[in-house]
Amino acid sequence: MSNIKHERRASRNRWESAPSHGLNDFSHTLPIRLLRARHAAINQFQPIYKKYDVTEQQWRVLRMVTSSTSLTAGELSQAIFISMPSLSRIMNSLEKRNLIRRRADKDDLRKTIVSATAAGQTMVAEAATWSDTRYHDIAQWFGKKRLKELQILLDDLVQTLEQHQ
Amino acid sequence: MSNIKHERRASRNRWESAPSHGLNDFSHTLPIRLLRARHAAINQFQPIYKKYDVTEQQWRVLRMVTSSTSLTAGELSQAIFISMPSLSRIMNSLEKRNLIRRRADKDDLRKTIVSATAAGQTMVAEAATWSDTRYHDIAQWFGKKRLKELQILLDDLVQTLEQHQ
DNA sequence: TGTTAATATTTAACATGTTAATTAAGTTAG
DNA sequence: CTAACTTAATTAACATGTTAAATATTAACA
Repeated sequence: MSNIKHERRASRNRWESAPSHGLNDFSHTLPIRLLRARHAAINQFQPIYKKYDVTEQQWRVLRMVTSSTSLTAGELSQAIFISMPSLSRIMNSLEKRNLIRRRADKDDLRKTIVSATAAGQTMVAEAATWSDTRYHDIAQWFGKKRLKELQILLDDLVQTLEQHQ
Repeated sequence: MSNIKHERRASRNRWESAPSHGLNDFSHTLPIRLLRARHAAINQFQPIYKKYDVTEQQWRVLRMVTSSTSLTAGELSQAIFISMPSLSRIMNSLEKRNLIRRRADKDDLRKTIVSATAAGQTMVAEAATWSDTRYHDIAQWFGKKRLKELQILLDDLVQTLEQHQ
């Protein structure tokens, strides 16, 4: 009862029941795990980003815009999870490169309708095959069933956390 | 054979077998799902960030530094998955606020050893109880078993993707 | 020993994330 | 009709993410 010193960390097993990875347990919280996983996933597509000189976010915009016929900036923002301020800047740069185009919605001039130019569509179409192959590879490596499982867990987690305020 | 027009999207079911969420399938790729999940998770701890006027990243640094006795900047960077350039700036700001301290490693002057000041330790200790409770809540809401499952899938995904280049 | 290569951190430049303020257009109530 | 409220997008300010270059120190080795 005397050699307790100052016990700094009040609790172990926060997210997991054992450290088991060598490093301190805090380095394996769920947010950090999600961050790592996202990095690893995105990393698989780096060749595309480099080839077309775009960022991952710019690519997300291009993919979404080319796979939809008509989309407002707000809808785009929600779909690909990029905030309106960021999206605004990204659209500026993509518009300068003539990959997308913006025009006002005739029924509601507050809304901006975003579309891909022919150049933008060509670029994405070119990469589509390679990208699809890689997506397929990942599913194979990891297992389609487990990937599906992971997707469901992620969606459920979001739903759970959003329900609780 | 004549009304095919230009079939833009070469493939459906990339990550999942059915859209099933209303939006276009591209809005539910794994990277976007991971991003959403991370946001939702972090969002649960916003009260702490606001209370202490720190960003999520600054908090990660503080948590990690206070839960370790001795840590170099590089180790810290790897543990909490913040790049050295970002960490460098974050440490500047935390040092100015007298929450952490940096000193050179006597055995290798290239290395910087990071530690928490008394003020930094007090701040984290204050929040620890609240934080731990919230962590526990999340595990309860989502289910401890499923959370564990999710963690394992995430770790395995990272491992799988890192193995394949 | 002295020159070269490798390592740890920082700095620079630019893109994005985030919050708050601004602008413009639509909606509603008096 | 118009003043007050709401919504969509942009802008501003500052923090972080990312890549490449710079700096300082250590390791390797001829």
